[in-house]
Amino acid sequence: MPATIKDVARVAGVSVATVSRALNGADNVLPGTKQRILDAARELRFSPSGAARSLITRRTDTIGALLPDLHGEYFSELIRGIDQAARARGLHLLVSSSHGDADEAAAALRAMNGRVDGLIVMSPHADAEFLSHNLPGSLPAVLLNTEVDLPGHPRFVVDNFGGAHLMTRHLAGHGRQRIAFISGPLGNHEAQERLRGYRAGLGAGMREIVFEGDFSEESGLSAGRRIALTEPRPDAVFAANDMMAIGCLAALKESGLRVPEDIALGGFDDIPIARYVAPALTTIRVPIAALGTAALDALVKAVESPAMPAGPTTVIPVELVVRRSCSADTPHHSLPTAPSLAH
Amino acid sequence: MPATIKDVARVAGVSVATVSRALNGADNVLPGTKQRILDAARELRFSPSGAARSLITRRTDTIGALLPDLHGEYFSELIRGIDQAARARGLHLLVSSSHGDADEAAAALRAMNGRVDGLIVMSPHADAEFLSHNLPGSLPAVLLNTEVDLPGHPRFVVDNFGGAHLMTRHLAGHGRQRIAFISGPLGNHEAQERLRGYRAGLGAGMREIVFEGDFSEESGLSAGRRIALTEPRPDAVFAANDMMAIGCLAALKESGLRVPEDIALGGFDDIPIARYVAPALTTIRVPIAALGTAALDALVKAVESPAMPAGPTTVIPVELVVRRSCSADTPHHSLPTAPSLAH
DNA sequence: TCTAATCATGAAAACCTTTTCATGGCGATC
DNA sequence: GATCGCCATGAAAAGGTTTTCATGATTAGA
Repeated sequence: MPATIKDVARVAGVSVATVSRALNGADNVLPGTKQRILDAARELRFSPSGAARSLITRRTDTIGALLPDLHGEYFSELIRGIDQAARARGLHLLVSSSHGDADEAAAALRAMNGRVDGLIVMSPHADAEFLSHNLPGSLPAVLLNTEVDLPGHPRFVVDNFGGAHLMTRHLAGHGRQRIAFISGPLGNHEAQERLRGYRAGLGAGMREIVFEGDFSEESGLSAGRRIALTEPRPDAVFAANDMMAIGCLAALKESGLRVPEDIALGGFDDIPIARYVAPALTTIRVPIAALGTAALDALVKAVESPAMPAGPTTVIPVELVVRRSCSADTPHHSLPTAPSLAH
Repeated sequence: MPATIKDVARVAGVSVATVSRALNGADNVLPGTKQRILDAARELRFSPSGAARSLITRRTDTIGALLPDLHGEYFSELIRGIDQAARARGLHLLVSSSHGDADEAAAALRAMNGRVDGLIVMSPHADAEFLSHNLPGSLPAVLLNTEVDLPGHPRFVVDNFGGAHLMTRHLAGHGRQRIAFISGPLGNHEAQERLRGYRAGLGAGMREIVFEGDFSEESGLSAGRRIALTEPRPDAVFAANDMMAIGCLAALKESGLRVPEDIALGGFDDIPIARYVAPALTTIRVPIAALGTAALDALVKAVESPAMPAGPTTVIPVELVVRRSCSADTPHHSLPTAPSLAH
């Protein structure tokens, strides 16, 4: 049983109202009284109940983040960006992961009500119906990489199509003829966009070669093994994210193939690890942390002025980062080694 | 202004008590009434205020985690472990990072009061005085890798000394004579323990060569550059964590040194990235995610039975994982390539 | 010296939910 | 047909804080 404000009032010999004033820095309390209250509070190790406080205040100083997962470099970066912006504003972070389960995501969403001032939602299940049914009414929310644009909510989407298109064109532009693609889970909107970008980037006369993955390293490994056995063997692989590219890389090495000499490799996301694998991974850079920061900033704005008009969609641009896994000593061409900006 | 339970009661034509009962699955409400209430609730998009609910219930179904940082593979793994165990129990996660600032950590700690049922604290500043002053009284808490053992609180510590000792002995045991050490920030208790283990592991007649780092990749890079210029040049480097080892690796390569032929390299933590760098990193494996899971399990136990007697300290064992960065083709010996278990 | 104004403080309402206790209606039992 | 008991429901309290409004005292002004 922690001390309450009543205990402090009793010990200091004043009313709870005065205690509240003193502790919240109001200026209309006598210095002597204030000191007595501060002493009593410290002695009792009093700290106000967040629940009671936010019940009356209608502010929690907390924002909620619903993410598909908390695991891995991608989400680590995203959380980092969100946390950074939140800390700068003195906000707390209530995180929740849905792990692909729509019911769980719905439950998490409702549980957030009354515990957060606003919501950042990034969910592969976030179709219009799901969102409008489960988003607690009138709670400010920012949407991340969702398929739909819900009126009234700011939304940020990564240029998945543009990035995938860029990578595919890059590979094709350097002589790769048979470009395989390891896709993400097909129910996922981002995965679909990247697949679409790949298809659009293929040159005339090039056939699409698609292996389905699920964004995990293991699925990249398994796809890589199948690719190594495919006849005629692809001369390039474009994985829909870096984790799968890394898994694929391990499979290719395992098969004795040289990257990039025998087969080029491209990824997507530019997670921190990408530059450390051997050979370093050519990929599409997504400013993940910046995305988190931007989302939180937009959310705070929405919380502070609920009169925010429409929720405009911001497209986050991406760029091609050329590293060794598909450049340098390709059999056909030479490529610049410096990161080339694009888009 | 979200709908409250009163609105639902009005629409359904019953009292708030009945609404509460119906929504919480009590069995003593007529099926017809219940249906009317459920309909009204859905129509109004009602979800109960977490603040009000936990005020009366004295339960928040949330646990708080105070970590030094949210960034990087180490904490990502830790959070993953915590999240996994929390989800299994239907608990939410309120995370907070102190970023090395003790005042901020204290503020975060007090802000948790009334918003969480328990606390997982991992803080480099967590000395006895700090903890006993800032831990909200009577809030169950689990301590992670803290220097002190606070009575009544379960505590988990990684065997930092043992791991560092093991690695140093491993390097020395394979003929390395001049083993340099890149330390963590010296105010950090874990860093101190690893340093102590390194010293204890040095063979007779070996001199310690210590470079101070701060657990960041950059500090590893800078230390690596200095190491490459040191005369006589060390023939092994043991970095106090993997991120610094990776930074150091980049510096060594930059200087034209071959790893492990010219200089062996060892890390600590076994973060996921460690196996992907080239050469793959020999390191001390810390079961990070398991640590998070264990901490949460212990916390839940403490929350459920506050009568928990003393807070025993659990030491998390570590193991040596031998990979290419210090094995295989050393000039002096040959080593097994399979991970060897130890401890 | 008396009135007006300022200001520190206290009493009480409000926030939203759960839960205890009271009430009234109904069916069952004799 | 009357009494007892059960059960669905409602009224109200409780939980800890902030904030509004009232009150009393003290100080300044005339």
